[in-house]
Amino acid sequence: MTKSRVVNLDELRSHCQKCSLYRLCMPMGLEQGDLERLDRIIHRRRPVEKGEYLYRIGEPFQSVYALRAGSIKTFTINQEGHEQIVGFHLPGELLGLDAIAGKVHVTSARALETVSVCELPFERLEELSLQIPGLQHHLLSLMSEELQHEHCHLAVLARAPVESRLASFLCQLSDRFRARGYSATDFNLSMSRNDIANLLGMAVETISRLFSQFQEQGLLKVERKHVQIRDLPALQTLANRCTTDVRTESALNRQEH
Amino acid sequence: MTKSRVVNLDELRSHCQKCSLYRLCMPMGLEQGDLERLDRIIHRRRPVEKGEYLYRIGEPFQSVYALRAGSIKTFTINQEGHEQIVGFHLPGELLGLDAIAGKVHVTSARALETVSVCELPFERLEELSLQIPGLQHHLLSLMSEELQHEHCHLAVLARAPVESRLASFLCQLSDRFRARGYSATDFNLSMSRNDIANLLGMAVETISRLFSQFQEQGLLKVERKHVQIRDLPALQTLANRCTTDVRTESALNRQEH
DNA sequence: CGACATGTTGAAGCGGTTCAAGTAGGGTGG
DNA sequence: CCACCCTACTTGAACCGCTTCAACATGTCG
Repeated sequence: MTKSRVVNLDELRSHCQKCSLYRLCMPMGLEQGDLERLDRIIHRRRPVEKGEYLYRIGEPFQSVYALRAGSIKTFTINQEGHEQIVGFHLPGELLGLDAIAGKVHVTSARALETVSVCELPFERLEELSLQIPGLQHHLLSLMSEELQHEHCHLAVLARAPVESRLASFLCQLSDRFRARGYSATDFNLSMSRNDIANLLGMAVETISRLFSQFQEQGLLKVERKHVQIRDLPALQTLANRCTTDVRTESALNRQEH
Repeated sequence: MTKSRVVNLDELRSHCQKCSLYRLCMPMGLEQGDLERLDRIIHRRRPVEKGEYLYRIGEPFQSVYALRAGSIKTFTINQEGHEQIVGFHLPGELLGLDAIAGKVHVTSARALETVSVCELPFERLEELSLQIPGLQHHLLSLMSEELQHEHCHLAVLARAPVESRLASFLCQLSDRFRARGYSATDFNLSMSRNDIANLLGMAVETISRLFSQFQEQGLLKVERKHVQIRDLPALQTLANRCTTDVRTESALNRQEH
């Protein structure tokens, strides 16, 4: 049957050794044996459909998830029930690390489009990290990178005017796409205007207006979900990012190996 | 000489086994031997005076620091040179973890008052973490907690009106003081109004007005640096924090051992 | 095709900043 | 010890950036 053939193909592609993302999501310089041990603890789950949850706030924390394809938003919920997006996630990123401390998920993760993920049971990952020094360091590095990134996001929310916020968001996306080998100036937004507005702490209408404005200024070409950056340097200047905004820098370095 | 006697007293108190903060900054359930090994890699540095830097953006990352006494602010700097505070730190907290990924400090840490710290050379800490399972888990937990906390801060900056921001800040301080055995309703602010405003993404004038307003409403008594919370529940309601704002919860749990 | 979510654009309103002026501490030097 | 200065803080009034409200356009999915 077609179905099983598809699954088999997936299986083939899915092993860490063959995975085109292993540079992003897993440590460089692991020996073949280590990579196999890592590979063995990983569950490849069925794809998660758009709108479905990978995990929800309050659920017991069992695993972290490596995103293989698609994109995901993670968000918290305040006492009034308002959803606050804390990040969008692209292939090669590890999700759920913020739940280690409390053993309970503190954010929900929802698919923005159909995604495939690798599930890494955290206890086994921790055990493995004791045996593979590079792995422990990699986990710590990933969390450290996330912290850095949140600092920058925080700086944007605290001070930046709306133009800078959106510019900053677009530049960052651009960087992240480039780091993954995609075009840095031509991409599709998998998230809604509403989600962007939410992440950046502004009203949807403002996002809409800014897209129009940026287009008039010749910075972008926007058509629905599709964005083409026409003047990246100008956009970067507008962004006025914090000097160390480099979620992607280390990813880029990693790719150069 | 008096001086050397003081130093000796400090020495006595400073070992992890005797340190009143070890529950906050270090993992529970370490065996005596493990604790001693940990203790051996720690440098107790001379006190850092108010206004001095513990580390600065761009400096090579060598160590993380456990705060023993006093308080510290950490901040990033954007391209325009504007300082954005990302957090205030109290005794028992570990600083510098956000520099692991890039091997360079991405925030600066500046003393708000005279502080004493333990310096933990990170490479040695990592080695030790491979040998002491509880330590690896503890490091991951600490970073995870930090991530959680930043999510909540982010949610505050993205949406909350100014009253909620300040209320949220005060409630959080209150929690953290309680977790350390201090009064949850009666404390001194070691940071300036300016710093609070900066952290919360608002103008100093607004902070000032809110303190007056809260006082009129009978929520607080404020006199310069000293704050007395008179109606904590009301303040908590105002805060409308994200449902999982629990930097201190795990600390509290840890203390119950 | 209709119904509903998503996105766009315009106009009014307001929350919070900015500007301005004044007060109060805390430290320094005479 | 007091006069001085400088920084931190407070309070008032004007302004403005962004939100909110409203109406409409466009896609999308059953």
